Amino acid sequence: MEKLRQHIEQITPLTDEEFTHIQTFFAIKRVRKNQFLLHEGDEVKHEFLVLQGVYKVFYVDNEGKEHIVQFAQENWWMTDYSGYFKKKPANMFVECLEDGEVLCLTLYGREKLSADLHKMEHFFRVKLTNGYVALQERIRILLSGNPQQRYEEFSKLHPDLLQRVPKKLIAAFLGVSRETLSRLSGSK
Amino acid sequence: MEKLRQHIEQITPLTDEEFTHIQTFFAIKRVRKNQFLLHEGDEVKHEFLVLQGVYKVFYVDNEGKEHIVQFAQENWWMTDYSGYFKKKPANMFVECLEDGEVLCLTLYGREKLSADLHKMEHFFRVKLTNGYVALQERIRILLSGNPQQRYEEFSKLHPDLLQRVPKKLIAAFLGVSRETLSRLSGSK
DNA sequence: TTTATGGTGTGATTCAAATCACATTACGAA
DNA sequence: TTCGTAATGTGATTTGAATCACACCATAAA
Repeated sequence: MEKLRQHIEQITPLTDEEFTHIQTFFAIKRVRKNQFLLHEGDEVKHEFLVLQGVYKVFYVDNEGKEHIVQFAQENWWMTDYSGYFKKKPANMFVECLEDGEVLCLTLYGREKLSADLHKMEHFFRVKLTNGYVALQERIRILLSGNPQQRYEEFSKLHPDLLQRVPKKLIAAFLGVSRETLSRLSGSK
Repeated sequence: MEKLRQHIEQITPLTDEEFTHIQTFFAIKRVRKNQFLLHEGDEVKHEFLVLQGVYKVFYVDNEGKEHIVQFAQENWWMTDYSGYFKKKPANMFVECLEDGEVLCLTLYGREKLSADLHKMEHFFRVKLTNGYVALQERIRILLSGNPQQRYEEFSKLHPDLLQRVPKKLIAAFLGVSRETLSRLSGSK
């Protein structure tokens, strides 16, 4: 839980009492490679804060193709946010790619924390702000970039993920076929 | 300004004193068709809340093609959020497509309001939450949808915009060529 | 060690959508 | 009204990336 405190205090300082209170809303969970934290159709009970490991958030389209909406690693938050916030069944899967652990937070917990502590509402707002900007950036790349540019942007932004996850998953994240991606990275 | 109050009170009730305070951070601005609220390279001074009219937020790629990141109409917020939040020069343009008016809010104002009033921090968090989910949804469509599906999703989500903005702009929003879109809507 | 399974490169072929090139229509300004 | 400009439809052609099909190489399990 010390990691949680550090994570929050990057945004806002906390007193010991505050943190003690906050803590009670988080449950720790060990996860192993290939384990699913969420299945399509499930109720989306939690949002996850990654303490360790790598994960993918993805869905399967009607042709059976897998598309990755988000990767997550240490200190990233993840879930099927549409399902989580709207209390609808998941359209997505969350799967572990590398053994690790996560903290689980319910929507109730999130809202309660935000209501109880202005600081926490601030924390979540800042996180969302950053997330929003990142998504808008991603849309930009999807709209105008050819596979080459997409790959370069990704490499620049997440050189670490490039090492940690197989290329075929990166392809599924970039919206490019495995083969095309393979030919690209060669030409670089 | 009454519209602003209603807009905020859809999320959280306000006392008169609170609203009086809030109000001081917003400046109203009339805008005419073809007028730019933001140019690429500008400092991104404001975020805008649309009171009336339609607007597009777009950028121009290195081949000179225009890509629309966001449309906005009544009660939507818009700006180049990356530039706004990171205090970097704009990568985007904001242009008016239909006469109207907007409220302008500086980043300072936004942060001040959030710090002063827990309610306002809440308001912004809720807005960001919805925006985040919408962007994630858009990414989903961009990743898996063919032009047909993209168009259908858009029609379902924004039938009003379909009437209000020219097709070629919708094409630029969907990441599809004008011609392809034209052939599609015919086949429907 | 062998065997299987998943990741990856690379050629050949196909195909969907972009591009190019017009014609047509709608609309606002002079 | 007439002119000019923007929006739109539609054919012909090109092209970039997907798909198909395979070989090769890891790593992990038997």
